[in-house]
Amino acid sequence: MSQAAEKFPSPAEQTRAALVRAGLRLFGRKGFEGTSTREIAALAKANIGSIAYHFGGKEGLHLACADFIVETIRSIANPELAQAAAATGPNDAAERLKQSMERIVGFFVVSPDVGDFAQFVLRELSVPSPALDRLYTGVFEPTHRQLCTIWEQATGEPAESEVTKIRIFTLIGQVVYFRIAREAVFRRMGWTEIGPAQATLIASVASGNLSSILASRKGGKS
Amino acid sequence: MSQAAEKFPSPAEQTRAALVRAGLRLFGRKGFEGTSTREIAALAKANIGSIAYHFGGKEGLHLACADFIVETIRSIANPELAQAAAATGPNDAAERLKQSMERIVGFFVVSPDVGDFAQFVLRELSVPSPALDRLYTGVFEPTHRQLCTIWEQATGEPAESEVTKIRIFTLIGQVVYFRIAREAVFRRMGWTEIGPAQATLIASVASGNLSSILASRKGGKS
DNA sequence: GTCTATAAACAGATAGAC
DNA sequence: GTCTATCTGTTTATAGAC
Repeated sequence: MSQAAEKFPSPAEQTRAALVRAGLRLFGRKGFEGTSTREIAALAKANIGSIAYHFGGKEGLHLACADFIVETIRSIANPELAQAAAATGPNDAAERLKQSMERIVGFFVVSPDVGDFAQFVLRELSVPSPALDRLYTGVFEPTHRQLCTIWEQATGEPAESEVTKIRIFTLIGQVVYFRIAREAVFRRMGWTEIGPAQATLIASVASGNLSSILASRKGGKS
Repeated sequence: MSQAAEKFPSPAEQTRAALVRAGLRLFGRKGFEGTSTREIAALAKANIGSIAYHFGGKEGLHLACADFIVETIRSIANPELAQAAAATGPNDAAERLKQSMERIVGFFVVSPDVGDFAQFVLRELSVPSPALDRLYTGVFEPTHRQLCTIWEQATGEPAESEVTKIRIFTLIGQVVYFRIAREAVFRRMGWTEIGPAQATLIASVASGNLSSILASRKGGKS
């Protein structure tokens, strides 16, 4: 949209950024329809008219939030993607799978403001809107594809086969569920937050599952 | 609330039931705030005033929807709970775990109108409201507890330990994720629905994961 | 660019006829 | 019990002053 440069943000860009961050949080927590533009403007310390001015309306801001997520994740993930491209042995690949799991736990499950991203994405999944298209092609698809590729390197099973794609979904799901069912987890575990300590526990269990699944492929089957 | 008997529904009970089913669907799909009472009344072919009359207002209907889910699941699950109570050998327990997984796939993932239940529950999880309390104590907690118990029978690991509880969450998550990320699954798999054929596939992958995890406990570790 | 005032649509709740 | 009409508040979007 605007200039790519963000060296020193103009006051207008500051307003835009504040509105996006506020929208991200409120849309994620209360849904698109559950959030009023007045709330967003208040949280961003901007006036109500500014959202129509900068984004053309509530929906425009919603899309801008999705784009912000895609760009942020891209800028984080790109370096890692390059590293992952290098083909390696099965053991290295297995290790990279584990690391990916742990990163997903860190990103999706632990609470800080990155949690707003996760919440927003999950809500888009449950109420598909035009914003989901951008999230899917920008984040979901490439991530899933990459994991499928690493899986092939680790097990020899074809990356784009139906079972591999499903397998990767199960691996992601076992971890992401702790964000989704967060409230139920709190009550059942007696936790009041999911901080680093809890994340470590979750990651170790998920990692153990993954090891078991990989192990049965090496020694056991066929 | 009303008479427990439901032998032949009075016209009033029919209206109540229609409102609950409409509320269940719309609250699940569009959220509490995203759903207007006018929509609900229209879908239920009732008039707007009836929801205030029968439930005291929009929130009352929301709670009634949660209660309906709890009662329905109870009536289905109670017979199975009795069966599960009977202690058996590790192999039987492992088999029962697999069956539970498959039942969860059938319930949560496959599309028919039971899907409204799943959608409603998931939405409650992401936007906790008083209705979540009833769902948690009525459905979530007992189910998770039961699975933990079976896990102990299968592996000898204590049911109420921290890792066992987390382990069961990962097992549930890997399956439930197919409902949550349904839209992404569709696109990535090239599916247009999750019917019996797709559910079988998912269940077999999840079941395979479970087998691997159990196997590494029998032969491998410590 | 920012902010205020206002318009037009829509929300949930209610009163009262039937 | 059902249904209609209406009240009161809130929503998004916009027009125009600064």
